[in-house]
Amino acid sequence: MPIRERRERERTERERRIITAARELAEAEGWDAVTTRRLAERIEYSQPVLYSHFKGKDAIMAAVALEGFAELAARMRAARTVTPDPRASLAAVAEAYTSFAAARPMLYEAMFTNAVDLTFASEDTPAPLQAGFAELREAVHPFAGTDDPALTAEIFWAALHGLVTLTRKHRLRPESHPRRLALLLHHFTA
Amino acid sequence: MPIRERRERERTERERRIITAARELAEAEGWDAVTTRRLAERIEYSQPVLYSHFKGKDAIMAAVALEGFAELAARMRAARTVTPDPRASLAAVAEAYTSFAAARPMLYEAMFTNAVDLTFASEDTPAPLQAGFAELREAVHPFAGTDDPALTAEIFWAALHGLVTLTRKHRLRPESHPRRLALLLHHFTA
DNA sequence: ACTCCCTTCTAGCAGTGCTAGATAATAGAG
DNA sequence: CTCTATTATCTAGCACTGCTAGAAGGGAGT
Repeated sequence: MPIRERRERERTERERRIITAARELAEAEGWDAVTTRRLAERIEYSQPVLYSHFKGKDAIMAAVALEGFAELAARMRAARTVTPDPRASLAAVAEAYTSFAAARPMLYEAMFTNAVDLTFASEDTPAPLQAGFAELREAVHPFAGTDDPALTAEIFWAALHGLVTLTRKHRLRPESHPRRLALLLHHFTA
Repeated sequence: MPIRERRERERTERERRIITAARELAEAEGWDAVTTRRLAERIEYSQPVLYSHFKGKDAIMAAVALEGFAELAARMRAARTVTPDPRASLAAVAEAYTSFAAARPMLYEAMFTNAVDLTFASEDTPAPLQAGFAELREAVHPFAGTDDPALTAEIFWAALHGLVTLTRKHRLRPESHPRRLALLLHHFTA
C-alpha cells in the first residue's frame, strides 16, 4: 500500500515546513513573534495540526534548536580541520563558534536560553550536541596538558558562551570582541 | 505641607513592595508565575496601579535586576577584601559570583537573560553594574600582566557567566563545578 | 453504497500585558 | 461647612497568547 507511504512522506515534509517556518520567523522577528497562529498561517494549515506534530510550542523550539546544534557542530568541525596547527585550529573553532552565534542570534537563543529539556552530559543526549562538544574537546585537547581534556573543554566552552551572551545583551562592547577572543586563546594556549 | 510628603513616602513604599513582591514570587515559582494580576493581588491594589509606578512588566523586572546587581557587587566586594592574597582573593570572588547565581537563579536570570535595557559599558550604566564589574577588575588586575586589565576582567567574567548559565540549563554536570572553577582559576593565575 | 476511521477544522477556554473611561477620595476656595 | 477641581484608584474590556474539545470532512475497505 503506497498510499500510507505517501501520507507519511507528506507528513514528515509538513513537519519540516513547521520547523523551518519557526526558524525563519524567529530569525526575522524574534521568538516573541513566533506564535502558533502565525506558524499555522505560514504552513497553510490550521492551528491544531501543529499539536499533531509537536507536543507544544516548546517542542517546536527544541526541534529548531536541534537543527542549530547540528549546524554549529558542522561549522566547528570544518573550522578545526582546516589546518593541522593546533593553535590555529583552536582559534578557528572559537571564531566559528562566536560568529555562528552572532550571525544567528535567535537560533542560538533557542539552543541555549530556551529548550530546557535538551540535556547534555547524560546518556540520552542527542547526537548533534555530543558532536558539537566533541569538536570543542578535540580542539582543546592539545593544550590540556595534565588537566582533564573534557573539563578544559567545558570551561573553554563556557568562556565562549559567556562572551556570546554578554555581548548579545549589550554587556560587552562588540568592537573589542576580537581582542577578547585573542586574549582568551592566549590564556588557554599558553 | 506634610501631606504631600506623606503621599510620596507611601508611594515609594508601595513601589518597594511591588519590587519585593515580584522578586519573591519569581524566586518561589519562576518568572512565568510573575503576572501583573498576581503582583497586584500581593500588594493589595488593582492591576493598573503597577503602571503608575513602572512602564510595564519589563520595567519591574529591570528594577528587580538592579537590586540583584547591587547585592552581587556587595558580595564580590566582601569576598575580594577578605584576604590580601591576590590568588585567594580572585578565587573568593569567583566563588561568590557562582554561588550567588546558584542561590538566586531567578534573580540572576532577571539580571542577565532578561532586562535588555540595562546596558553596560556606556555612560549611563547604573552604578551597581559598574561597581560589580569594578570588583571583578580589581580581583583580576594582579594577574593581567601586560594585558589590558579591563579586557582580562571581561573574559574572566564571561567564563564565570558561561559556567553559571550552562550549568543552570543542564549543559554541565553540577557535581564537577568545583573542579571547573579550580581549573579556570588555574588558567588565569598561571 | 455504506459504514468506519483518520485527518483537519471551527470554536472556544483560560490566561497574558496593558489601557480607556468611570468612580471614589481628597485638597483647596468660598 | 459646602462646593468644586484634581488626583488616585478601580472596573471593564481589548487584543493577544498556548492549547483543546467536539464537529465536519474525505478517502479506505467491505
